[in-house]
Amino acid sequence: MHPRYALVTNQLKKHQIRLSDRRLKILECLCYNLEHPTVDQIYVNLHKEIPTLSKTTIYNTLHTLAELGLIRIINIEDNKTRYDIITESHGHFKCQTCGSIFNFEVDLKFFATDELSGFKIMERNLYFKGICQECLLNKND
Amino acid sequence: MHPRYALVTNQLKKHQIRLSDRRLKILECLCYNLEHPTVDQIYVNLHKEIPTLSKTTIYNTLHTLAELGLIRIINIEDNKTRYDIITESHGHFKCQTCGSIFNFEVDLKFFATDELSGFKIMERNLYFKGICQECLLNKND
DNA sequence: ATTTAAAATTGTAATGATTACAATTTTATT
DNA sequence: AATAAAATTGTAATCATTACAATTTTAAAT
Ligand SMILES: [Mn+2]
Ligand SMILES: [Mn+2]
Ligand SMILES: [Zn+2]
Ligand SMILES: [Zn+2]
Repeated sequence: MHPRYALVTNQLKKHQIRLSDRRLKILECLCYNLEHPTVDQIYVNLHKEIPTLSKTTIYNTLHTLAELGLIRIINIEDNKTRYDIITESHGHFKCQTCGSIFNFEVDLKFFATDELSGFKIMERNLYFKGICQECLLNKND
Repeated sequence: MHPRYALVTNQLKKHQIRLSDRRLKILECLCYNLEHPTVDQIYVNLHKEIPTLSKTTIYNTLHTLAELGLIRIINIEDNKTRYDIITESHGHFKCQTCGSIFNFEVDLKFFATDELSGFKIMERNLYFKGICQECLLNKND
């Protein structure tokens, strides 16, 4: 069993949220698709296995998980939201050529600045955009 | 005349983009509304003065400015895009209570990490969310 | 085992920001 | 004045997300 799966299901139990079939499948999808899937990508992924799955259920489940801080919402794109099972501090790089979103290590947990003294910081996101290594190499051929 | 207005109009001239009435008014709006306005907010702001202004024109103008790197696109929210006339490196804090978006100083220009070596970084954004000082004070009364 | 109420899921319709696009107007050039 | 290119407008289309009522599933109570 995936370690994050265990972690999240424990938290759900603790908050008395049922470990329904749908929720567990959506969670599994997030654990094994680390490419920051959209709702639609999750839907397509699960559709073969669960043809009756509704997109509304995916939205509901993701909202539930996000409210408990068990997943992270990624607004690096303007049109659609992406979801990340990794909640520990890290940065994101979006390639504007191939669309991939890469993780990179960066610890923002203790970032502080005078200008925000007196503010309660609850979420920190670092987003980069550009062209990934592979796409740069493909350009010169 | 606002210094950023001068700067941007010069750049537009340089790129042979006409300094039309609409474009200049939208630009002026961005210079004096530093609250990271949405398309709708710009529209409402200018509607009294220019009742015939079309939202499409606002979208077109903002796209033009963004393509030239003269304004910055802010995707801190999931549903709507915000625009920022300040293109120099700085971070954003969104208050989840009052909705305001604050700037804070942070220089990401020279941020580097091994994981992104070989990547071409073209945009860097640091977004925080939480509760602003004023909203925190209002809570305890 | 039945009954019952709460929770979860589904499907459809509504919302709302953004885009596409054709028609019209404005601007610069000849 | 004629012409072509650029800019603007308004409407319709797109598409992700949300609202919501109907249905199904689950857990607890009898
Ligand atoms: Mn990530
Ligand atoms: Mn700003
Ligand atoms: Zn790429
Ligand atoms: Zn506030």
